[in-house]
Amino acid sequence: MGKDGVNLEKQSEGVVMDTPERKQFTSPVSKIEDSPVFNYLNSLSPIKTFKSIHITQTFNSLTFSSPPSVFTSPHVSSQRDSRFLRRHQFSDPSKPDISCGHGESDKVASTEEATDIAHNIEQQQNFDQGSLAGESSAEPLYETSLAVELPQNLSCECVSPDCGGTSNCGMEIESVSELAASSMEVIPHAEIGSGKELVGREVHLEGPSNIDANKEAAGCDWENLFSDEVSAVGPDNNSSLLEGSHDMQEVVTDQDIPVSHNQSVAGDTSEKVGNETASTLQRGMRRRCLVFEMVGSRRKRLDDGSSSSSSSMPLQSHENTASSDKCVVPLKPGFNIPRRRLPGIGLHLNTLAATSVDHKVAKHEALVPGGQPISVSGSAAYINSSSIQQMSNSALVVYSSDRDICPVGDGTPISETAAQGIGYMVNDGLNHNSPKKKRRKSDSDGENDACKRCNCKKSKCLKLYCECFAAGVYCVEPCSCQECFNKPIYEDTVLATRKQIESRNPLAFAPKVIRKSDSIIEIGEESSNTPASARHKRGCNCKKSGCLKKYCECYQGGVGCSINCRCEGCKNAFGRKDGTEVELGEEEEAKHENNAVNSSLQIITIQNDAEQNSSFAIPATPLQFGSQSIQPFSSKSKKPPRSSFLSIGGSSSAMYSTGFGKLNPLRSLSKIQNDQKDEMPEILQNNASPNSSVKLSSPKSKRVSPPHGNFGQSPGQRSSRRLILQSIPSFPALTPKH
DNA sequence: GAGTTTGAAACT
DNA sequence: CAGTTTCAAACTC
Repeated sequence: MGKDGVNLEKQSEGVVMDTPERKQFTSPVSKIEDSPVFNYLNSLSPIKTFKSIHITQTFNSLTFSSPPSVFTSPHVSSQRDSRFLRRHQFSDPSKPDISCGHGESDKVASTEEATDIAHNIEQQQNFDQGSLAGESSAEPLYETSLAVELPQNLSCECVSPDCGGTSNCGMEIESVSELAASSMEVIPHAEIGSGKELVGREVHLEGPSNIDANKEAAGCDWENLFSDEVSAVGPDNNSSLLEGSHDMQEVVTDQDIPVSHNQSVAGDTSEKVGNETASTLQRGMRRRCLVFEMVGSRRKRLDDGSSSSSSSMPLQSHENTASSDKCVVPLKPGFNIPRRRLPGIGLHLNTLAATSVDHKVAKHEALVPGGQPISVSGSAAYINSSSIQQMSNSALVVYSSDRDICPVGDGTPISETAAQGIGYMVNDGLNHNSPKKKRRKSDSDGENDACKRCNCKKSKCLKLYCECFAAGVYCVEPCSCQECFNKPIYEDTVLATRKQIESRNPLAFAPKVIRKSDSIIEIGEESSNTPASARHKRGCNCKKSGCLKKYCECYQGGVGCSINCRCEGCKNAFGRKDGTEVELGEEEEAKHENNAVNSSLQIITIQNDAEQNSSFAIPATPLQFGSQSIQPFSSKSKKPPRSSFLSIGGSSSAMYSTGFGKLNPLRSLSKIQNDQKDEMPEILQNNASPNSSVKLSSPKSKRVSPPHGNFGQSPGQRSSRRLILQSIPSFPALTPKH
């Protein structure tokens, strides 16, 4: 396994390293083999040319002129991989699980899928191209998003209970690698034109993913998990590798299928058709996995118990659900989606509301055909498969778009598809759900919130008063806002406003709730108990609500109050400021859990645990994950690490920053790693405020500064944990304009 | 659905 | 930094 992985990595690296060479790769296989690079790779890898050849082929097809950034590539690849995985998995259904049958079964499946997908393909292609094109402009964004996802997936897998064990993890990982492999193969054909970078990226991803996969995969059964393509991924196992490579070639030949997958992926937004849905679902699944991972831990309860975590969503019933489930556990033979959540990763749910909503929404919406709920950020994670897909896509887009977008136009294009898909589409769905109410959240139960809807009248939706804006998402139809400027059309204005706000408070868009890693949690802190040991980044200032109502951000976020809180008479059921825990009745608990769950969505945690994250990405991917490990809170850090958040959630710091700031999540991660200091800075740094580091604390930051911060400050504790604040990229923005 | 309460965000 | 105002969500009726 490891060998293979190594080989792949090396190869991939080589590819990445040498852009020019890539082109060479693109050239016929024979050339590739001959190429110095190839030789070099071969020398490095224990594996023999045979595989490399395959790989190279894939690369060839995939490779493009554009040299993807390292980080990006991984992301991209991841995404695609996921897609592929899904698809394959999905295909699986058509086929029953794929066992080992590699080439043949694959082919068959591919053919079938191809037929199914065929009609979709056009759309997808268009979609992909569009997205790609947009990406090209905004590529960074896209990449970032990808990066995020991947890491999540990776990390999630291990963590999530859903995974059920190693097998799952292995599954996902494998799937990832496979995906990468498959994606590579597939992509080239379909997307070649548009996404050169993608190819390269994918390759990268594969490398890392493969590695991890290899490690973990060893334990897992490839057969179950993967489709033929997976086998192709094979790098893990030597035998598998050989076969895999073989498969790869076949796949390549079959390009159609793979392509279809890709396309299908692209078409997520549009996709709703059964066939497509399936494909999309698969894709969505993966992304979801990525996205949702965050949520995971808590959700368990909510969802099913078993899969719940994995699903993060409530959505079980739907396709989505299925998908989600799949992610967790291969529900159907076909669906093997290995989803995994990374514990730490979540997207972000910046906005609490979103989270809660999403969460519920997902359920409801799942029902809804559209499944749109979702605000870009966190919500996406939950949403239906379809929605999820969209979401995921959108999310990706969004993030990337945000940052990348900044440039605006760029983002848009991408976003358009994505955005539309996500934001708008979602919105539509939302609309269906609740056309207008002011209280989206109120639903408390409500749940519709997948997306957030605001009711702003005076803020023009350009202030943090606006939940949509605060969450980094555009307002959608369901919103009852007046004079809304938080629309794609006003992207520039939105971005400018964001920057202003961020300049004041770098963490403004960061997720409000930050979750510590479980392990660490600890304790010491005030309310260690709080669900997930998450804390509100700034703490609340409640005086009359006793921190028992949603007026309290801590409560709303499902987290306990912390030292940072200035609340009076704190009775937060999730954890009092003083550290005392409150015991709730079952009912209350249920409520709280729900809340927590919702909030959890928002919360993003990164676990240091190398395990979870580590496995993956770490290595290569710059992604946050890497960063994950990073931040230990330093007691110093003025503020508790905030989340940076997430694009899907909007506010996340890091992520978020990436999104808006155009910062790459990766960067942020890297920075974080470097700095380790605080999560916040990262985001901030990235984005907006260079000063950023600065102010982790809120502008006013009364609360922030406390060294200990929520998370644990105790020195000892900290060390173990690292929080990561992922920001949600807020504005997906940049999405399409209406 | 209207009105009130609440606390964050914004402003001074 | 503190105090005040503005704002919109959360909540109540």
